[in-house]
Order: sequence, then structure tokens, then C-alpha cells
Amino acid sequence: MSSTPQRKATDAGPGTPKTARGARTRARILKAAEEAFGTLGYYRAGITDITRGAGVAQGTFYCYFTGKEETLRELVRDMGHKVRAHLARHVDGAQDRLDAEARGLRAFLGYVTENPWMYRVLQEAQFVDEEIYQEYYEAFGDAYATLLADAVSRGEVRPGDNRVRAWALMGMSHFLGMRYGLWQSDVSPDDVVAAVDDMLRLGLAPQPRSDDKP
Amino acid sequence: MSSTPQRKATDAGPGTPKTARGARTRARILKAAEEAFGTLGYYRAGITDITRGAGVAQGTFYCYFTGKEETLRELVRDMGHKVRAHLARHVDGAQDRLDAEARGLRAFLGYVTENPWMYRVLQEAQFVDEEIYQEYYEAFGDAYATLLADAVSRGEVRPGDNRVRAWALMGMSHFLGMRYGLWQSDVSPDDVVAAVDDMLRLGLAPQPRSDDKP
DNA sequence: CCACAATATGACAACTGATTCACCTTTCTG
DNA sequence: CAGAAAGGTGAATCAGTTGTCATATTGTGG
Repeated sequence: MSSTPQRKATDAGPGTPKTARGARTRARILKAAEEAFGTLGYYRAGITDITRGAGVAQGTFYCYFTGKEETLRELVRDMGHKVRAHLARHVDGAQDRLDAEARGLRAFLGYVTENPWMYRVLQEAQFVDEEIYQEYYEAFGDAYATLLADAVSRGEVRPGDNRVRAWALMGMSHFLGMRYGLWQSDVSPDDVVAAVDDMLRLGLAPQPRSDDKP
Repeated sequence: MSSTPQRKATDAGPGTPKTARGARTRARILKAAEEAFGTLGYYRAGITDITRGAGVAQGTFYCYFTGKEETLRELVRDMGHKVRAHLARHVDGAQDRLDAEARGLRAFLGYVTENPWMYRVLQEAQFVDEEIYQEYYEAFGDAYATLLADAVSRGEVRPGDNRVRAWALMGMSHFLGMRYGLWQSDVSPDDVVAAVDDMLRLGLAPQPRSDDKP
């Protein structure tokens, strides 16, 4: 049972490209890997699928990567950046945190439909290199919890365990993205967001809460 | 690109056991498969790992299963039943739906910590046979949405899109189970449930909602 | 206690797919 | 333009798997 003997967090592969051409080739390989992993799945995708997609020979792959795993790790890192950037861009003009939540979810649903591969690749990382998968969500969760805490201090959100809330919210987005962004579009993204927004603002309980303990 | 050529929903393998002994062996293999998939992951686990764990020879595996995939499908089906049964048992005496939600989440967190493999196996099914994974959650979501609709008609929950809510709630449980049940226990299950219960009852918005549009 | 049907065995053939490596091509530099 | 360094090639190698099959064991009804 040899878990994962080698590997540093920052291994850039055997040959970091020294010229623009090399960098382009490396990028092509990475893009092809994303497509191959996304459509075939990590394990079903072979190096041949990647190199064929990139239009290079097998050997070229090993000029830039030590193996399949490293490729996946790099993709996961990229995706983290891209998703964050996308969300940040769309949440920008929000009035308050609840508004930001709605916009964020909307943006996420859109991102998922436009980048269906991202989803699969990220999820599959869970079984290839659990650590990097954890890092991804832990980082996301930290940032999220901080945003909520700020909102609490601004009086936009009631106090509560923001870390737990963050994970709950990430889970919601994850499942809604999968179901309504990836699998079926039987409910429009805006309707999904509306339902969630309502739930997040008011909760599910019916009574107008005035009886706060006498 | 040959996706999935054969396979019926109800293929019981080449030899359904005819005696009690055979049934026992089959069950042992299934249990060993769960452990192997859970600890090593589906693709890393070989038939040898399974048969070794079950204490039988390689060939015996093929007396009861056509291959690895069939084993996984069967496990996923089992897990669906077991999780449901567990939740049903623990939600039983609930006062209302919101109470049931809290109890359900609590039970789920407990189940995850006690059956860490279930989690991995189920999630990995997503990449081995996406259809069965979808079925699992679609069935769960349907049942969930119905429960919510009933609660609405009983006046325990405000009206809204119950299907979307169901997926949101499943996502929450999923992520909270992963983070607080599987990865780290830095927050007690009861505290997790409390935070979520609060959010589900009252939402995140601070104002006591009396201003329902004049 | 015998015969036969279900079970179980494990060596092995056939195959898959990752990685290596000796060699070729392109590009840049002095 | 010569030479070197970076980039690129793909056939060959190598490790590990799956699934088969001829054979052995178990145990049960007659």
C-alpha cells in the first residue's frame, strides 16, 4: 500500500519550456488533456488520446509532464483560478451578500453549461489525487466563509457558523450545477436561482418570525 | 467511441448462486469489493484485491460476476437502499419537515462517518457508469421533492420549487458529509446540524420579515 | 456411500496502456 | 553558415490486468 511517495506541490514537470514554441505545445497538450479527461474520463483516456488531440507524438508528452497525474493536477489548479475569476467578474456589482449569492449561483450555472468538462475533470481528481481536490474546496470554502463574515459585520446576514454555511452553499451550487447545468435543463437557470434565493433569504419555515421568545 | 454496448438493468451475472454456500461466497466477494473500491479506488483496485479480500481464487469472482463494473453497479444499488433505510429510521418521529431535515442531516453525517467507503464508491460510480449514478440521485430527489410538497400542503414549509430545493438540500448534505463526516471533525455533527437548521428555518437575511410589500 | 451438480481453483494467454530512449528536426546565436 | 540547444518523434519495452479453462473439491439426494 504505497500511497503517494514522490510529488512536491510545485513540480513543474521534467522540462519547463524555454521558448514560446515550447510553451505553446505544452498548452496544446494541456488543453487536449482537458478534453480527453472530460469526454473519456481520466482512466479511460490514454496518453495517446491526449497526444493525438494535441497533434504531437507520444514522446512529446513526456517532454513537459512526468505523467498523467501531473497533468490532472495542473488542470485542477487552472480551473480553480478560472472559476474564481469568472465568479468574481459576475458578482462584482452586487448590492449585498444575498444578491451576490444569487449572482454567483447564476454565474456558476452558466459556467458549468459552457465548460462541461471542467466539472468532470475536477470531480475525478478526487480519486486520482484527493489532496488537490481537498485543497481546491478548502481554499474556496475559506474565502467563502470570510465573505460571509464580512457580510455579517455589515449587517447583511444574520450571525452563524459561516464555515459550515460556506460548505452548505458550495454543496448546493455543486449539485444544482450538475443537475440543472449539466444533466437536464428542464428548469431555467434563472428559475433555479430564484428558488434558491428565496430559500436563502427567508428560509423554508412559513411563520413570519415575530415570536422571538417572550 | 463505443459507450456501453451491452448491459441490462437487471443482469445478475453469469451464475446466480443456487445454494446457500454460493450465496455466501457471492456476498463475501461483494463486501470485499466494497472495501477494495473504497480504499484503493475503483480503477486502482484489481480483481485480485477483491478476491484476496474475500479469501477466494480469482476464478471464483467470475462465477458470480461478469466483471468489475457489474460489481460496482450492484454496490450502488445496495447503498441506495441502505442509506434510505437508515435515514427513514432516524427521521421517523419528526415533528414536522424542518425537524425531519435536521434529523435527516444528523443521521446522514453519522452514516458517513460509520461507512466511509460508501461515499467513495458511490461517487466513483459517476465515472464508471454515469447512468446508475444519475438514477440514484434522481430517485432520491424525486422522493425528497414529494416530501417537501407534502410539507407545503401541511403548511410546514412555504411554497416554492420543491424539486430545486431537493437538489439544493442533497448538495448540502453531500458536501457537509464529505467535509465534516469524512475529512475533518473540527465541528461536531450537532453543531453542523444546528447551523444548517437555523439557515433552513430562517434564511440568512437579518430583517424580521414583516414588510411583505404593502 | 456413490454419483453428479454446484463451487472453487490458480496458472496462464492475451491484451492494454504507460513510459523510455536513441535519433531526427527546427530554431536561434555568434 | 556552423554548431548547439531546444523541441519533437514513435517504435520498442515493460508492468500490470483481465478473463479463461481444464481441473479439483465439496456436499447432497438417492
